[in-house]
Amino acid sequence: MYRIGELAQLCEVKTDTLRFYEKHGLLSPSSRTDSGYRIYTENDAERLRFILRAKAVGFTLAEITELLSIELDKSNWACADVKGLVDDKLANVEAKIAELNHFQLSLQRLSQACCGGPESAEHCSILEALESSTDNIRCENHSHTHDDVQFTKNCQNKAVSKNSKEK
Amino acid sequence: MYRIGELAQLCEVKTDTLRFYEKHGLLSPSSRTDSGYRIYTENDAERLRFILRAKAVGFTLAEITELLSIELDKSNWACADVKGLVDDKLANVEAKIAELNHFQLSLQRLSQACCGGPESAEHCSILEALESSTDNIRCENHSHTHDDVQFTKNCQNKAVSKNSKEK
DNA sequence: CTTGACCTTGGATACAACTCCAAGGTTTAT
DNA sequence: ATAAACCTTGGAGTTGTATCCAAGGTCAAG
Repeated sequence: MYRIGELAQLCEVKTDTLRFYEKHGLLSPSSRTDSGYRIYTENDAERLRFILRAKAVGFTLAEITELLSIELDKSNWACADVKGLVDDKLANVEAKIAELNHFQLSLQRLSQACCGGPESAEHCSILEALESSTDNIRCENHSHTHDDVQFTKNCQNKAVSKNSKEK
Repeated sequence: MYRIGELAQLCEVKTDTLRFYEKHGLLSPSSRTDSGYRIYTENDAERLRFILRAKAVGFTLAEITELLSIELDKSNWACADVKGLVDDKLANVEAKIAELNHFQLSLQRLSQACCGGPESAEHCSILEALESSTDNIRCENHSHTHDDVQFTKNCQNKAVSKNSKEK
C-alpha cells in the first residue's frame, strides 16, 4: 500500500503525473483513506510500471489506454489485436524516422556547404540556400566571386579553429 | 502585390497561417489598403519562401525567427553563427532519431515475439513483455508451457494468413 | 499545540503550430 | 443592388504530456 508520494518516488514520476494519469483513466488508486488520501496497491504499482514500460517503447497515453483495456480482458482479444497495435506504432515511428532522416540529410548538406568561420555571413551558403531552392547548395568557395582575392578565404580553413566541440 | 489569399494560394499555405506568422513576428505585409487589407510584396513572398524552406529542413518557427534576424542583417553576423544554428539543429534532430531508433528496435522485438494470430491474447508475448521487464522478450512458443499439447499453436503459423498487408 | 511534510481539489500554464469561428466590413461580378 | 467571394479582428480550440499553483485539510514528531 502506497500513498501517492510513495508510489511516485518508487516509480520515479511526480505525484502530479499520477493524478494526471488518474484524470485520464490510466491509473486509479484502489482505495482512499477516510480523509481522502489515495491508496495504491502493489497491483496499481504494477499497472503503473506497465504504463511506463509502454511509454518507454514509444506508445502515447492514448495508445496505452488501448493496451490496458486489452491487458485487463486478455481472453477477449487476439494476439493479432495486440500485434496490430505494435505494428501500427512501428509504422508510425518509422514514418517519423524517415522525416527526421530527411531533415538530417538536408541539415548535413547545409552544414557542409558553410565554412563556419568568423567571416561575414553576407555570402553564407546556408543563407543562400534558404533564399532560393533548397536543392542546389553550393560551397562558399565558388558561390560568389565578389572578391577574387579571397577565393579560398571562406571555406574549410577557418572552420578548424572553432570546432573543437565536434565529437 | 498580393492580397493575403493570393499569397496563401501562391505558397500553398492558409491565410490563417500567414496571420499567425504575422502575429508571431515572422512575416508582416509591407502595407495595407485603405480598407485595411494586407498587401504583400514580392519581397514578402520571398521572405515567406525562406520561412517555408527553413521549415522544410526541420527548423521550428522560433529558430526561423533567429535565422531571419540574421538574414536581415547579414553583415553583422558570421558564418559561424549561421552554421552554429544548423549544427545545433542537426544535433537536435539526431538525438530525436536516436530516440526513435530505440523505439523502433523495441517495437520490432515486440512484434517479432508475437504470432499475431487469432489466438487469445492470454499468453501474448507482447503483453507479457510489458508486464515485466521490457528487456527479456521471449517468443510465445516457449514462454508458457501451460498447455503442452498446443506447443506450436501460438507462433508463426497463423501469422501468415493475416499479414497480407506487409509490404 | 505548533511545525513541517504530506495530502486534497480545481484550474491555470506551458510548448508548437496552427486551425477555426463569429460578427462584421469590402470588392467584384452580374 | 445584391450575392459571392474576399477581407478584418479577437479569441477559442486542438493535440499531448504534463507541470505548477493556491487555498486548504491531515498527520506525526517534539
